Amino acid sequence: MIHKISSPENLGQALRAERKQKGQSQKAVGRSVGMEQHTISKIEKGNPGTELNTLFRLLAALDLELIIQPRQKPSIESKGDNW
Amino acid sequence: MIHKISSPENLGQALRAERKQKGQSQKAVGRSVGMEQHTISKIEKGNPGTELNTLFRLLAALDLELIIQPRQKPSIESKGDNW
DNA sequence: TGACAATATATCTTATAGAGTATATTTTAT
DNA sequence: ATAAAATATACTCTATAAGATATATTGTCA
Repeated sequence: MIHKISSPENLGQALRAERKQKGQSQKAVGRSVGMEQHTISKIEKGNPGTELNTLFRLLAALDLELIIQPRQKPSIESKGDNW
Repeated sequence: MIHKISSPENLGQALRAERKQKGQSQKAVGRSVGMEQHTISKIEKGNPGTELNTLFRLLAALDLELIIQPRQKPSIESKGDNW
């Protein structure tokens, strides 16, 4: 799954979804990168103060990659070409 | 340009590249989202302690979007299909 | 429904972020 | 070379992250 992220809440949701998809617990994920369970809990709950190094550790644990790119202009119509 | 990010340093480089491409100064970018120039400097230098909310503000200022996805397995050969 | 696993929350501690302000250093023009 | 602009660094302050540990709450299943 690919997730477009625009806020910490959003990010938390995506991370949780990916973790669940892998069938892992917060504790198990944390163990793999030396992170406390409660830290992962906070991140998934959308903690805006989460630090980048912590985020990258979690991404590594979940085997996810992060991409940055210019914001896509939304197409006017939801489906198909825009007339 | 699309940037694959795997560390705070990496992220800083990408953000700086995008900012420069837009021909803006740290001060100007900061002004648009109420951020101090020195904060942007630190982020671009790869500060691992940068907080998520700060990152998202900067992304907004630069009109960038963040994407998270399962890590792509690297192709064995650098060019073309893998035999 | 009871037991166990998973997640959320709390407290204490140490470390550091970011605002605000100032200044030093570097880069870019001319 | 020098002035101006841009970026880096420094300091104080307040706030909060994350580790460590404990416990409360919620979820799952036999």
